Amino acid sequence: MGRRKIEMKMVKGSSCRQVTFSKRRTGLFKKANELATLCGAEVGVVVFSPGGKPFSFGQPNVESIADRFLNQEPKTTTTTASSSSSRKKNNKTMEKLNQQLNDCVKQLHEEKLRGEALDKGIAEAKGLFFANNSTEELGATELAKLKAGMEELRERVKERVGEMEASSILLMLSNNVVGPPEKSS
Amino acid sequence: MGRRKIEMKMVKGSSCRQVTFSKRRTGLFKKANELATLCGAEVGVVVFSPGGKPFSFGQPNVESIADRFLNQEPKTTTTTASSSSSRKKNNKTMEKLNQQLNDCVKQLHEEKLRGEALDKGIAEAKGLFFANNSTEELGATELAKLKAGMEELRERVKERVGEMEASSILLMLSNNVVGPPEKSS
DNA sequence: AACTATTAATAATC
DNA sequence: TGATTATTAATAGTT
Repeated sequence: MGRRKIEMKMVKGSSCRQVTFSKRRTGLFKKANELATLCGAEVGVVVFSPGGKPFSFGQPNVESIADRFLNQEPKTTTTTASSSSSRKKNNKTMEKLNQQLNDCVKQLHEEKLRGEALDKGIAEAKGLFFANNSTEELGATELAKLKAGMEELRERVKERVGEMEASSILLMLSNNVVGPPEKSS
Repeated sequence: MGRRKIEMKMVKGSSCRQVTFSKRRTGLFKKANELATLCGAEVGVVVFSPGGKPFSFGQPNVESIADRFLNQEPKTTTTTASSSSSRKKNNKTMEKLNQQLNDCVKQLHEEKLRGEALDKGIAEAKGLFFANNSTEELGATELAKLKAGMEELRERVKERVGEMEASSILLMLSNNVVGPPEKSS
């Protein structure tokens, strides 16, 4: 959500990285606060900067959250029917497993969506490319258009570099080749 | 950032609140992950739902972050997993959960590999395509080669229709255009 | 540090 | 319940 889409890789340049860190840390804490406020949840966030400096946000306070999480003592019984004292730890483990499973399923779904998007883009590009079945009939005019198209293409795509570019490339290439019909042969 | 601006007050209606909690918890964890990735920071987030259910995100893991924050010192503790004999039913459930988790992790890994392969192919194709910086110098000879290349391309690719085609297309196209250097203008 | 052009998150809706 | 869409909010690059 900025002037450009950025890759999810370590930001190069410690200066830029520091700026990004500050901005995003602020944003993260704001989100945490909103979650706590809107939903009445207890939220704790701890961040260590690349330099090792600690930052924290907590509702009501980080220590209690962290402590509660680490000690894993269920003080508020939830919808679990009955529990003996020796099973609390077990239940906790199961909760964690469930949580991990949920997270994994969610991630898997997202990955599948991403893969499908890539497939779709590629398929679309292929379709456009091969929709032009008149390769054999390409005359000098069409070739000239293709040349111009490639030049324009390079300029345009230099600006934005994203995952879907391959399809854009083929799309534009196709458009330029098929393009406005002119007489050939 | 939705259809409307919302007040920063506790959401009324436990149902709506639950939905908001889920969505925003997901969003918060995503932001935390991005901060960690982009800035190389260590981030730990713990959320207790209004119902008391714990959720957590950690890079590299919540425990170490929380522990480090509380103790303000690096500390390595070994967790002992002990088992008593009166938990067979629970164990079975846990086994199932574990199995599901393993399957999911495996699938996720495969999906990620697939996505990465697609990314790689597209990136490679882009690189090859734009490595040809001499578009402006394309002469009649090169254009003829391009034409021939496209024809050959169509023939070849008609046989094999796979995911990696887009990159092949661009690769071959690039090769045919750049090809063996001949004199031009 | 403040400012936009854009992207990303998400409230309401389907 | 999960997917989609219209809008708002976060923020990347700029000044």
